[in-house]
Amino acid sequence: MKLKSMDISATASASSIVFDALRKAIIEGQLEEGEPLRQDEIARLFNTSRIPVREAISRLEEQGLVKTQRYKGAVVAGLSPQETEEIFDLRALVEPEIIRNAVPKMSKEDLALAREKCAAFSASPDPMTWGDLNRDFHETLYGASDLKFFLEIAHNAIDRVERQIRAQLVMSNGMERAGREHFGILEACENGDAELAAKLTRDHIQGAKKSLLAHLSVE
Amino acid sequence: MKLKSMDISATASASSIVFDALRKAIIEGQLEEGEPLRQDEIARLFNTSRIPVREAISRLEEQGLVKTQRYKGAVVAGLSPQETEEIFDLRALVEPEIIRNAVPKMSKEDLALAREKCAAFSASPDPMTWGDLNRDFHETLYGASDLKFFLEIAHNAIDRVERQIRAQLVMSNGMERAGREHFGILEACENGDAELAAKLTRDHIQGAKKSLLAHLSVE
DNA sequence: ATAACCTAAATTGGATCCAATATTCAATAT
DNA sequence: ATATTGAATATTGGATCCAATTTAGGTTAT
Repeated sequence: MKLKSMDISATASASSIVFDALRKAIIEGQLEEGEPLRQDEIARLFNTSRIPVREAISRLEEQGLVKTQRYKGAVVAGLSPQETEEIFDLRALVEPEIIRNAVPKMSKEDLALAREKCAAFSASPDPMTWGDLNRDFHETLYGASDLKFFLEIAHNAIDRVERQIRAQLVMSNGMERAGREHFGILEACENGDAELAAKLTRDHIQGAKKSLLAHLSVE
Repeated sequence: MKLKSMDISATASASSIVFDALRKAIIEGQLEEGEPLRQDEIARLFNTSRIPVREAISRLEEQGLVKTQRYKGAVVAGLSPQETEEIFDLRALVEPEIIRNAVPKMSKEDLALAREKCAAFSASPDPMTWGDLNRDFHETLYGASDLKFFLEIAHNAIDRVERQIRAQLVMSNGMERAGREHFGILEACENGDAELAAKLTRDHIQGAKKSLLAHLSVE
């Protein structure tokens, strides 16, 4: 029997659709920090009842993307400069390990794809797309790694500071420097130099942290 | 006005009570890996409806403690030896940083408490309590750190392998060695030697990983 | 006997309803 | 005018009900 098959049991539940949509809206900054999430309103938007919305919010809270208070509801979580710094330190610890693990596993195709993404990032004139393209590049490199828990942690950490990363890219020379650093990391990967790739990844993250914190402190 | 006050809005919801209880039952091994979580049954046990149970399960899934399939329900998550190894590697990366950060912040009281916990662990004759006492000791040391996200990650990582840690303690000379290593870590903390405490913590975790994996592979 | 099939029970996902709490705002007292 | 009270409204937490799907048992055909 020839039939393109799919796993029907994996079809999305209402709660997972709402979860994905809210997560995206939060990390992209469409929902601002501190903004309340009204169950009723969200349920209407997705044409469901509040039940799946509540499950989605529970999961978002467990991810640290919203904070809830009993009978008061959920608001989009924000980060103090100290908390932001800590998240970046966590990234600087975990992501180099992912790259180190991934480099020896990268295929020609992986590297070609990464080069494409790297170029697309540097070439994009539209600030609205920078955040996505940046993340896209990193995920492509990380994808070859089989460290699923490390990846889980990194993804969550990035989610929590995605808004700041986007802010950092549009400010001063953030975009230019990121492009340069991405290229360096990519080159190290192409040369199979896992150590260097890891080091450059750490520098990349620490550099972003520094410039972001400097920017936060003057405001 | 003199009145001992408490934050009533922080009182526990049904869903958080169920969440805590299920989490505890899972990490302590009262619920075995692969065992299904029946919403109805759990709801009856806690004398509530299935709604809070479902929110609790959603949160547990986000924590990686259960796996759910649509219309099939949730089962307690298990770990392959590779996954177990990865979690221990993650711990070996994160927890030394926590200790390093905590050592300079430890008060005399913190250290006295840690010494108590350390002694209690080594002295306990009852294998049922070893897991709790072990965790208790580590949490006491980590508590002085203000790295909340690192702590979040570490707690979750420990949750996921808590059952294995307990198994490791009761096997061969696990308890004896853990006690010895705990004492070494504590001493480094008392001497204010953050580097050494971090190194010993890493060794402690890597050692537990090795002996655990060796044990897993012979079965 | 075994496999395909069909029905009944069990289970989960979601909708609707009610209760508990928070918020808003007008009315009142100072 | 300002602060306090209290009722009306809005919002969340939870219970109950219905729909969709899976699972278990029994029946039939081969």
